[in-house]
Amino acid sequence: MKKVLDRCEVVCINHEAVNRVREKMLDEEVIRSIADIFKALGDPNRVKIIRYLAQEELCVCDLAQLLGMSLSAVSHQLRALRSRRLVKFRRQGKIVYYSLDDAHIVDLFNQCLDHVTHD
Amino acid sequence: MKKVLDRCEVVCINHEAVNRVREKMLDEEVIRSIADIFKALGDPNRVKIIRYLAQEELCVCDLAQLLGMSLSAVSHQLRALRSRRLVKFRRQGKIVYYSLDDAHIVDLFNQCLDHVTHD
DNA sequence: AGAACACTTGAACAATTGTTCAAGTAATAA
DNA sequence: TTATTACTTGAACAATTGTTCAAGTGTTCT
Repeated sequence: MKKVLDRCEVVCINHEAVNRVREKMLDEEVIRSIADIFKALGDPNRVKIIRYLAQEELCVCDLAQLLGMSLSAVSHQLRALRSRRLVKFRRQGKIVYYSLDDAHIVDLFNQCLDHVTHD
Repeated sequence: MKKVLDRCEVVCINHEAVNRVREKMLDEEVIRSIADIFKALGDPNRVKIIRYLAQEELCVCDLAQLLGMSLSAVSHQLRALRSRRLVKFRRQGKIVYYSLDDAHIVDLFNQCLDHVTHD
């Protein structure tokens, strides 16, 4: 009878490396925040919204026209961006104008753009 | 009897603004690539993988240990990162070592980190 | 006050994603 | 050659996401 179990958990791990990199790991909450920002930007329609709003503020109706989406769908996407503090809005009469809440997002966007259009 | 329909499609749109921003929109494919990169980074486990690999190359087993995930789950996530060319691997005997494929990703990561830990 | 406009919201539903499980592959060891 | 190790892969399944639809705000106009 041979020993069974306790295989991979013990055998192949490089403990020094594991302990080394573990020390520099960020807090769980920071990791979640980072993933959350990236996730918010991880949809073509939201990428377009960011790109449009990077140029100038626009109302929901204009965005819907530009994106070829329903008002409702755009509003839902804006809500996602709003809750992550990526966009903000101001109301002027009946019209709601959205704009970027944070200039840093444009930097993040542009850096990704550089990467994609491989420099 | 009043006119019905053709409401929002015609009424509230600011045509000048729409045309202005539309001119500077990127190609559909570029948009998709950008969204795809962000989406790949939009998961806490993959964010951690990037963070770990930014320090040094690691085998799948070490990553599984660090993440508290099964080998299979880690392998699937690495596949997602691999297909986007965010990580690469080399095989040494039975062990497969993963590392970052592109230093730019670390810049993107760090910029997002700066944003999250609000500068 | 009532009607119209420019949205917002919640529920429902399809599509996508992440994990597990079982089976498969490539390399080394016995 | 067979067994073992270190993964990889495909199918299945639950959880999450994005859209639509219907109903609801808040503001202006009449």
